[in-house]
Amino acid sequence: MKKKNNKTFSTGEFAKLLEVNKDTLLYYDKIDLFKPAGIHDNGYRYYTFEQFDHFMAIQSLRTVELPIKKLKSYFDEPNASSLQQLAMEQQEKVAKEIQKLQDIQFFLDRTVALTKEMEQVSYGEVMIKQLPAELVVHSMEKIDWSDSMEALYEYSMQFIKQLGVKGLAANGVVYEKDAFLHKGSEHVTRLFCRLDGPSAQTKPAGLYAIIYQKVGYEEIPEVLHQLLTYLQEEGWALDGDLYEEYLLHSLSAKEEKDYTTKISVKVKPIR
Amino acid sequence: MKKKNNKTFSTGEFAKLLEVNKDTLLYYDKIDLFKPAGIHDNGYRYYTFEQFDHFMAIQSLRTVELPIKKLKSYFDEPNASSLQQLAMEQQEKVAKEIQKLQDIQFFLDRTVALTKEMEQVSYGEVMIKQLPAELVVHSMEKIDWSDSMEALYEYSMQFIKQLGVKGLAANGVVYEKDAFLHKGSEHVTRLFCRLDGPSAQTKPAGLYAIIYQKVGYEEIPEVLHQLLTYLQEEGWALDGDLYEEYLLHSLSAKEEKDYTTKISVKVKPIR
DNA sequence: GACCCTCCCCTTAGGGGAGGGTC
DNA sequence: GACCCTCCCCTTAGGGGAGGGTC
Repeated sequence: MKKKNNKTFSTGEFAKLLEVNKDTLLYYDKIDLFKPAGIHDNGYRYYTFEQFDHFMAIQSLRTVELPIKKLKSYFDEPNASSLQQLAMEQQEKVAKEIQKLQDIQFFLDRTVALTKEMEQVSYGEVMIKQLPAELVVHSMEKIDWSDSMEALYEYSMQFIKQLGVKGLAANGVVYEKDAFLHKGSEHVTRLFCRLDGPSAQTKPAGLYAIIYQKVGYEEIPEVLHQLLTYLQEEGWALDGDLYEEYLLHSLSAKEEKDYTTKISVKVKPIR
Repeated sequence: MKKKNNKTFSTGEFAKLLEVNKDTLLYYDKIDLFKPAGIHDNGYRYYTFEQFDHFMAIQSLRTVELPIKKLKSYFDEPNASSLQQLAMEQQEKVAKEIQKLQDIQFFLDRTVALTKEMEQVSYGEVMIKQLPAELVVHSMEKIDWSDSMEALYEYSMQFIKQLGVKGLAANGVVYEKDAFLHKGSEHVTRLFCRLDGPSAQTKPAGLYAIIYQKVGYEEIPEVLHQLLTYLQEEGWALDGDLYEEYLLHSLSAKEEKDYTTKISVKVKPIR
């Protein structure tokens, strides 16, 4: 590529050549990032061909989302090794950003899946269904229902925050099977979330009894009771922990009574 | 999870429970996104447990980078199908954003690789080296050197812009072998960029003669000449097109004379 | 002394006028 | 009439004081 040419450009002309908005040139002038080659007596700026490459360099690094302040100090003394450092720092930032967006995408995917699931639900009806295995994360500590409200809320905040964005969509509580059969619904529960990850465990594939219902939290025990009665009558025994999952509760409804709750438990026929 | 409790929280207390900055609550109040349950006679805001879920819902959707304006209209009437639509729109945006960041990452990776390459270079020395195959994109039209400067600049702008972010790092011009041998360096050149993509072609693996030099554009022909003389003297013949690559030119140096140019061409011994 | 309140200013990277002169 | 100039206001989502009242 050749150079040398004494043609000068007005702000508008140069902006057109560079395919940028004129305002960008004015702004870069103002903040001293990229100034015109000179100013005519009438106050008009002029730019030259020699400035083309420099502007392109600035634009390249802007495209890569380097902040203007960094560019200003970098272009005081541009060289390969500073550039390398700049690029490596940016690599890290971008990598983190991509990770964050992928977690967001996970949440969005799940949200869409759950809203689709909710579209096809018959509320209040027990279904027996084959479900695939799934990964779930359980909270470490059991929930102590005698704790104060504040402590309970804080505990669930803690659990969800630690899972990050991905944990926001599908979570609820698990009742451990044995404890549940012996002591009733109030005891030995943990929080859980449908999620992969280092601490995840497998919820096995198999036949599950499932019921969906729109009720406030107070009435969930009745739904549990309905499910258990049905299972007894139809000759099914519990074969695993009981999952009480809150489907986009406050995300998809204003009032508690409209929250959709899904209860599911692995079952086997009593023979 | 249970509810019902008449405890109220001051702004600071509620912020602590939610693990957010107090300013956020003040701001959400001001913009009518999330308001306190009430205000005491002394002007102090108070919040209640019942508001916890709603705030968490807002926070979840904020985490997912939905803009506040969308949340305001969504929470006027939250329901599964609007939520689904919101989520699907956001999925698209996020997917695009991820794609963009991956392109940026490509540029950054290449920038780091090139700066590393530049660290180890001996300028002005011809090397014969085995190189792996690589994908390159050539410009469609040949460069017409009789065009005006403006047209030439615009043409290269066009080529690079069309490649997107990824095209910003490694590009230059190719001289087609046959035309080069017959007509000299000024003719039948195209722009090229090291890049995969739909229109990419393979630059074959093999033995290449390579020379790096820091010179202004005007002096590049001399470097070419130096390379060709060397090849003649040492008994090598050209075996492919000649690549003149501009290594981070205006990105890594202020003055044209400090730009690093790399010339490489596939060669074979004359036997 | 710790906490709450209401202004008010600040941040990024430009985009979009208004009002007035210049080619 | 098209183009250039210099103010000046606007956008997002809060963060950070200052100055003054309240528990």
